[in-house]
Amino acid sequence: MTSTPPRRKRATVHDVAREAGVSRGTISRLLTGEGYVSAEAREAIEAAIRKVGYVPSTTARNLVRQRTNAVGFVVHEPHSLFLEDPNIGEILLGANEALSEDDYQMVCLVIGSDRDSERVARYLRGGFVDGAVVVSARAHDPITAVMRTSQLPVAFVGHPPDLQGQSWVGIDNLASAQEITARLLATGRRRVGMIAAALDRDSGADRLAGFTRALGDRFDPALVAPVDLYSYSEGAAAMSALLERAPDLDGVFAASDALAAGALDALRRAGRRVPEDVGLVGFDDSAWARRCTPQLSTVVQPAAGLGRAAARSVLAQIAGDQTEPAAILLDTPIAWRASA
Amino acid sequence: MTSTPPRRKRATVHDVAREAGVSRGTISRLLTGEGYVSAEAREAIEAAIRKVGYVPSTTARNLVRQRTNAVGFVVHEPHSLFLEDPNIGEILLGANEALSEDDYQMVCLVIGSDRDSERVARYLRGGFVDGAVVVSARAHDPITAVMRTSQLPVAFVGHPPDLQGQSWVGIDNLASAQEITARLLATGRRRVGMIAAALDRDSGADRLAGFTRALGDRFDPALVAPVDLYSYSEGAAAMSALLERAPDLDGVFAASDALAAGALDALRRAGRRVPEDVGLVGFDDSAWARRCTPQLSTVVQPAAGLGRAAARSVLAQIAGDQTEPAAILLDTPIAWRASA
DNA sequence: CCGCGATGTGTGAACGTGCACACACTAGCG
DNA sequence: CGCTAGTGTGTGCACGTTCACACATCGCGG
Repeated sequence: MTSTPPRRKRATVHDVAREAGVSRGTISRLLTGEGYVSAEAREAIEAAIRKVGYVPSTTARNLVRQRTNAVGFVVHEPHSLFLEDPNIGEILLGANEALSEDDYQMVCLVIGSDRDSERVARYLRGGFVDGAVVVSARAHDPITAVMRTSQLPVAFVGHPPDLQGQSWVGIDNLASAQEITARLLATGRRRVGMIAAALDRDSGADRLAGFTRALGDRFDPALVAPVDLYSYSEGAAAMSALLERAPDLDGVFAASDALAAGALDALRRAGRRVPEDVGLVGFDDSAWARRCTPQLSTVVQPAAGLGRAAARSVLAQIAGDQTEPAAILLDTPIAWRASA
Repeated sequence: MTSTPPRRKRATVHDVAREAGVSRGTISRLLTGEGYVSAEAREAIEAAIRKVGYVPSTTARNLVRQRTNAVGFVVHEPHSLFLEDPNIGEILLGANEALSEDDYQMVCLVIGSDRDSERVARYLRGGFVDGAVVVSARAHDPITAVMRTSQLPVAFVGHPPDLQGQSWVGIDNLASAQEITARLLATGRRRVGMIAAALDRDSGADRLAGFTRALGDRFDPALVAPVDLYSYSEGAAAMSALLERAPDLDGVFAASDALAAGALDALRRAGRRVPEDVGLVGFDDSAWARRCTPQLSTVVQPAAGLGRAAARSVLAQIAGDQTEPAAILLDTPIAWRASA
């Protein structure tokens, strides 16, 4: 109905050229920092830019340069997990830091629904970004396929099972889960259970595998409580269920700190003391770990480091320095505190 | 040194035209859904698109259309607050939902440093987005000035003091702080303190003002502990300080749930029972509120609603439906639980 | 037979940049 | 004087779309 609003037209390089009495080329050379611009031309141009309020059009520049100096940060999360998982924020900040150093703009794209998924795919393939960091992709995620066919430089944080020839950054979930379980056993616990989550992702499945391997003969499948999300409430519910099945439980490995915090609450409600009656260990070393009373013993996940490493990999691919897909594993120290 | 990597050139509309034996115009009409395309032309074009793997260039489209169908979501937060504040995640998802409904892409821009600030300003002014939602801007934030001079449709969540003629969405911090303080007093508390935060923003200052007004004659400035951030650890520290100054304290209003959670921990450590010895109320109704034991009585901040309202305002400005700057206040019910 | 609206198609001109190239001037050197 | 290298400047074209316009065909009524 209504015609386009009569917004003021923006100043272009032509306006500046007319105002400063030079040609477009000279302005372009000044702005792109190529040199070969006389002092007087420089001053005239700078004055003209201020006068007409000129700002270069990112869009036009992107079109002719065939690159945007922007990298996408794709978050694909169901509502609740995005809010509960403190790692994502850390990963994001780490990636932003690395991109910022190379003067790249990070654009964070959130996928909440299938509709979002399509739109984001269109954007990514439409030359909107020079590359992308993808976090928490699931098995058979449409985005994974899009990234493969589009040939866009990409690095995944974590690796969905259907990754082919694409770079990823992660931690050794299996080894670190095995290690912390072993340390829990070394405190003398005899009946140790696990709250496992997100078994459709590598992180979840590998943590369970590490737990199983550490227990060896002593592994009892009845002591594993699988849940969907790494959330506080699921942790509390799983812990209650576990206590009902095995009242003699004296140790628990929770697949994330949020789960452990929920479990801690359920244990307290059930009258169990931590660590006296039950030893509890978590995973991530997120804010949860220090916030709990007692503070959690946990595997330190270098979240910011993961973001940085993923971003650097994408930048290297863009620059052409990294041509082969790489898998990067970061170290995971263990923070041994009071909960076990 | 190295020349540009020999990346495969992307297919353009010309390639499709040649392949399908039609002209560019017909393809454009099909893709933009204008109609006036015969059935046979449509089929030929669709087949050709699949064959050559054509994806429209967002950049070129944006240039000629003078719009991007994207809205920026600008987060300006120091490291720690961004991670601690659960509201931002909710606001983001609410905004994304509203934008998604109108087929707009949300691009989230994170400002972590001054360098980021400049780069983001360049992007916003460079025609990269059609509008922006800005959260948690501070007093004299450079972004506020950029938004003013650039004439870009914008809506702030919360209102920094130097807002001029720009739309914003928020809650009545003063009235709701006054209301919950009054309810706390109605439970019979006589010595009520407050943990105040972020007094350089409207939210922080207004919550303190509401508290003061509710107390009237009984207000004692010694019972106010001001801190910088809405964080758990600052809440714990402030609570300890407050108890030292006034051991006879029997009620506390914390300016956020995160602060309240920290305060709760400090109270427990000091041997005070909640709510028996001390009544505690918070603000936000974030995940913290239900997670604490006992659960917090608090002011419900409609975070997702704020995001949605801000996004809708920006969309209305883009469409030209909203020409005057508007201030939108959302309702804040009170959730009365167990902590007071 | 002309005019008219509806449907379908092709063509040229933008959009606002960057880049390659041509050109002008100066200084230095044989 | 001519040749070269260095510096500074202007011009045409390309980037990949969309949009306005011109044009063609058809059916139909006056």
